[in-house]
Amino acid sequence: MTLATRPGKRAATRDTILDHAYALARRDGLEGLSIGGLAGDVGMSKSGVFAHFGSREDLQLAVLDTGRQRFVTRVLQPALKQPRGLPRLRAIVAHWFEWSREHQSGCVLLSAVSEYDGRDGALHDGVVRQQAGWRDELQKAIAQAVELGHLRSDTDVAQLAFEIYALMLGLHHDAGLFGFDEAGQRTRAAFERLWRSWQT
Amino acid sequence: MTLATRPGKRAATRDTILDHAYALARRDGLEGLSIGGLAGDVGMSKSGVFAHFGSREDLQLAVLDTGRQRFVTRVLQPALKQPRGLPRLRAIVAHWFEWSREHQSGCVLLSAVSEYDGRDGALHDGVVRQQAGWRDELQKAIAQAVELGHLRSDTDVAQLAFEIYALMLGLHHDAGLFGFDEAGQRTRAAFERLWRSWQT
DNA sequence: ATATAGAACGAACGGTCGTGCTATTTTTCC
DNA sequence: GGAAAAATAGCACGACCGTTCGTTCTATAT
Repeated sequence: MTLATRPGKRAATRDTILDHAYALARRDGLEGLSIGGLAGDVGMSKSGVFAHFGSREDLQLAVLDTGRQRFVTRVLQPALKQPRGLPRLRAIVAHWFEWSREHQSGCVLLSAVSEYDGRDGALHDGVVRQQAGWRDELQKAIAQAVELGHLRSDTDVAQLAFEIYALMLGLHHDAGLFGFDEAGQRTRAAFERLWRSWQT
Repeated sequence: MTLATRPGKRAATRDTILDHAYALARRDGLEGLSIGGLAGDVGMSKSGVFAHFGSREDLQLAVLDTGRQRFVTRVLQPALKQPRGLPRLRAIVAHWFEWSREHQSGCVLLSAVSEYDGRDGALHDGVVRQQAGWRDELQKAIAQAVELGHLRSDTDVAQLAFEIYALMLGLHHDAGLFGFDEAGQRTRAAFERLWRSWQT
């Protein structure tokens, strides 16, 4: 029995396509993703690739969700194994840091923000929903650290989440332009100051 | 005699084209900029627009430089009228803040960073040079504030520049996705904490 | 052995892309 | 006012775009 028709083949091929698409979108963004180029990369025909998604927009949405899944798997899930509170929050930042190192040459999630933040449509909505969801997770972890007394009781949860996110944006920005090492050092130093000023 | 027929017409038309191109690039990025679409927006023929630049890449570079000029005019130059040191540094941030408010629906300079940070070529080089130049200006203003005793003498200049930039990235990010008002408040609060911890 | 369904292919569609080349119009200079 | 020069338009090109359609191939079910 060949692989060509066994059950699950469709999903497996789709995953393969999305794997290549994710890699291409890291370089060229979701707007730079073309079905012909993707098909060439995968080694399939344009129409073969197209049939898995039905439209370019649905492909882009699928790639965006692939990015979300990978981020959750690589950053959030491992941190959830740490005890609630500051340990978990610091684990989130640490894994996020690693994610950023691996994605210094391009992150689909972040480039999608700058591609779609000023537009309408399904991709804009998907990006906003995804970013809001991640901000919620971050705030949840911060709130637990406050409740457990790891952070000052007057901590502004949304404010701290904003500042953490800003530092990670700074890391990504500088790493992409000037190299990861120096950017990483600056980000670490900034986080130390940040923890010190909110910790109990 | 209209402006359209005296010598310098070429430069004037070029400026008009760049004005439209800058507006289009704010929405679609430099990669989303097309000569045909731009020509339609300006009310010229494709070839007429094309003749002013010679290639799409040169057009993109010209738009990028238009963005740089406008940023310098709107943010750096007015701040240079303030006295050296903390007043000038805070003026930079204040004008930058205003720039960010006006560009919440899309900033050519920032989207160019995420479009070209992982590629090779003239646009990548231009983006890096431009970002490095702005970081230098920022560090210059910080260093003066340190020399004048407005900031602690042990201030890490590059570190503070990084953190200021990160906050402005956070502002742009949140403003574009969730609205400027809340993002502006958070950014202001973060800057107050930042000044407090480095001020003498 | 035959029928059925799934998956991918290949060709073609109308459009738009960037880029040349050639007119034609407009502007400047004498 | 007429010649020279500059600026713009018009047209065509090959390439690629997303999408549609009919076909082919293969594995399973009957």
